Amino acid sequence: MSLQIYAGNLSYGMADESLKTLFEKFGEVSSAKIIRHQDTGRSKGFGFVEMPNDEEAEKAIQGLDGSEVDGRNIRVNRARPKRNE
DNA sequence: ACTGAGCGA
Repeated sequence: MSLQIYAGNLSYGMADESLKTLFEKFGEVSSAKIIRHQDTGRSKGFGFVEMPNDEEAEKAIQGLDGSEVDGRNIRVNRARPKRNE
């Protein structure tokens, strides 16, 4: 149904929408979110993106992994199951 | 947290 993608080494200023926009260059994005601390609410520097189309997702991974975003080379890969999926 | 390796409930 969807492929979940891990995006790390993001700038702390990266917003969910910005992350989504990045992946939308390669295809449809159903959701994108930055993981942040509960207390402070600030970014942890990584996030997750969900793409319905597998081939687009892999293209996005290849296309975005190592690419420079906001001055940093981001890390993109398939996400591990967070708990059970 | 003003930072910097990280895979989230």
